[in-house]
Amino acid sequence: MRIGELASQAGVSVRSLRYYEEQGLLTSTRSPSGQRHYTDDEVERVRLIQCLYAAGLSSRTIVEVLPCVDSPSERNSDEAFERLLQERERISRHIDELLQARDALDRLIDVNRAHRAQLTPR
Amino acid sequence: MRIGELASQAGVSVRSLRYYEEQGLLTSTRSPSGQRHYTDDEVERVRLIQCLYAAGLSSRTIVEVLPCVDSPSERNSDEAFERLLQERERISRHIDELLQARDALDRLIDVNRAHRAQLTPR
DNA sequence: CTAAGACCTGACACTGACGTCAGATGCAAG
DNA sequence: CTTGCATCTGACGTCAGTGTCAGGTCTTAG
Repeated sequence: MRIGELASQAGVSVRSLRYYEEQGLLTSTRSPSGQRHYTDDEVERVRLIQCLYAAGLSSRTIVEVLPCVDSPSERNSDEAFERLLQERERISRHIDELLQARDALDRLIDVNRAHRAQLTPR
Repeated sequence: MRIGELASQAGVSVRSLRYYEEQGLLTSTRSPSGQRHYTDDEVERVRLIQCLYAAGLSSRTIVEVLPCVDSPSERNSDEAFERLLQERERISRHIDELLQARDALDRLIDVNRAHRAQLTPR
């Protein structure tokens, strides 16, 4: 499949896919004329990448953990595995932050609702 | 209290405080010589702002919801209140994303642990 | 064959919350 | 008074993922 097809299947822009390749997150085979071709598997890979981006990992960090995706059996992915654990913790901390923020907003919402109830009693 | 004191108490940089003021998130009284002075309350306000930033709100968005913090009884904060609800939802969705990403990492971690156990049986 | 649309590389633009530097002024202690 | 640190304004730098444009090539339907 060509890049436009992959983009639409994975729900990202063509620009992003080229960027991922540039960053070493994605590889492609090239047709004689230089066009990128992908296998169906790449759709899932792109989705995973998107998921990690959404979780706040940078390209650099994703590159670092990819060995755990591509060759989990390699002994040389110790660093990658360590990184994986770190990122898991970071995400957990981030979730806690978001929960705190949501609580703060909930308190604000309650206070405001109370005031509103007073203003328009009916 | 002056800006350096507020910065250290709230755990942010002086630069950030000036930026918050520039964005309309924070106000200060000025001494005759032009130096900013703050009340103790501002510490909490800055912490709230930080919390909202951490939750992914932009300066612009924080400005929009601030009426709910400063004058929850004003009827004219309808837009602000609406925004507050929107952001709460956005945060909830973001939490879901992070949970999904964490699950994905957990699966990766499991797979890698399994491989590792095989490689070094002892 | 030809026109339209997909694709290529390369490059610049953008956004936003700061860091950082420069040059000037304020202020408290010795 | 002076030394040194805090503060002031203004401005430019940064980073990262992506949008977008330009100018050219490829592919495919008619």
